[in-house]
Amino acid sequence: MGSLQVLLWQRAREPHAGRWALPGGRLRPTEDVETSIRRQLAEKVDVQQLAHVEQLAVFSAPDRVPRPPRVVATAFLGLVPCDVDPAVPADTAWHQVAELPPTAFDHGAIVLRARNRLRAKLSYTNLGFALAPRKFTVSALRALYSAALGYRVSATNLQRVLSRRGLLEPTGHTAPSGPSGGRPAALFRFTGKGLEVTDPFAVLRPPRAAKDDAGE
Amino acid sequence: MGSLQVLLWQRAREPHAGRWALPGGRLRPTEDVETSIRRQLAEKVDVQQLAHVEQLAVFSAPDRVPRPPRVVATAFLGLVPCDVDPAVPADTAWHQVAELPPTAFDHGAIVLRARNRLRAKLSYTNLGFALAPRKFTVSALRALYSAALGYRVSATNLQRVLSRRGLLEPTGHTAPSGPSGGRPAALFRFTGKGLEVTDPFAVLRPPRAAKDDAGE
DNA sequence: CCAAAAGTGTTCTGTTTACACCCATGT
DNA sequence: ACATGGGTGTAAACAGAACACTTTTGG
Repeated sequence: MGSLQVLLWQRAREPHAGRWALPGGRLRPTEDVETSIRRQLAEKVDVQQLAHVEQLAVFSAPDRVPRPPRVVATAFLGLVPCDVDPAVPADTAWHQVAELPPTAFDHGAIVLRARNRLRAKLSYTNLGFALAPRKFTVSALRALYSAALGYRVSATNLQRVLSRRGLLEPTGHTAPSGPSGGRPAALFRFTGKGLEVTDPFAVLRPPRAAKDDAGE
Repeated sequence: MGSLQVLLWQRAREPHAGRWALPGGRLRPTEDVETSIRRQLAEKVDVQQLAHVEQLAVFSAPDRVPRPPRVVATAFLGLVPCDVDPAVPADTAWHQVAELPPTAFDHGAIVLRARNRLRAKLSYTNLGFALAPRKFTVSALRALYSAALGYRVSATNLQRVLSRRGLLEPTGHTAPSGPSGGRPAALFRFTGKGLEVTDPFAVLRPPRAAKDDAGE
């Protein structure tokens, strides 16, 4: 079913005319980089409800853009719940991350990095909240995680793990069952809306826990 | 004993004259940001053997530097083995991360971020190799990890965890015992010299492992 | 009453911590 | 001998994966 997608914009002008590029633009004198990317997404592609934004890395190879002026880019990972569908312009479209069209500059590598970051954080943080709708069934959530991670995730254990960590909460409501019958699924929601690290240290934990501010 | 330290340089000129700042400088047209920071460290403070370098984040608040021109900085975490002692200039010195002097700009926040990143990566990667000398005893390694993490680490379990993961290797030699006796300690070394993620996913692993390139 | 989808109980396994105990050396 | 640090053995706690089983719906 679902697959991991990325919003790309088709370049009209050289260099790399016709290729697909990540949305973005110039940093203004009065804004920081995060404010800037949020502005560009809102203005240019109508993406207003970003559920999560984080810096990925700086891409700065001198020849990453084929001709002067030299451009240094700060790449971001931005996530939008799977049920929002912004009114994107004609030259902008969602693409499967697994089958990218020819990309401009180093944007293919950036998308790869973003995918890897997303995959890693899904497993040790509550980042799922940024991909899921407000209310969802466990099997819908399983589909999301499977698409993002690239392999089948067990609904049983997904629910168990997220519940134990206190990330998932039943709403009390249920979704109607499908045309072929089946038990109606309970609707859940994420308890938090901000990024939290839920599995901070795999090993070498402090002797008798005392949750330091292991931030980020 | 040991403590986590950071190399700072005392500013001579305004703005923020007298305060301590992270080493760094302008990006040149023909270099990328990592090349640039390596050059600056080698040229300005004689740090030539960086065991590990990685991007931290971009700091870009418009007013982070009090007067024009506006400066956007890419911050790095750079690690040096604890036994190297570069010939730093007179206005440059190591400072305890736990007791920073007044810092210039947002450099205090940057150091904090760096410390948190280091702490996290010590636990799920082999990053210890960047802090340790070529050969070391387990108790020396324990001291390093304790200093970096900020809490006592058990030598017993440290050795066990790192060994099981195949990161630690006995050299066959031993260190002489101290003045008050005690069994001589075996000398170990790290098997790898590049960053490896050793505990990639705490949960939601692929059904029957097949180590994807979960890079970074 | 059967199929389909959801949800729960239970077992198994691996990893990490905690802690007791044994080893080698100097005085 | 004994104190001092180094190293190993072992048990207990915990978390996650796997899978069988029960529950609730539609035809």
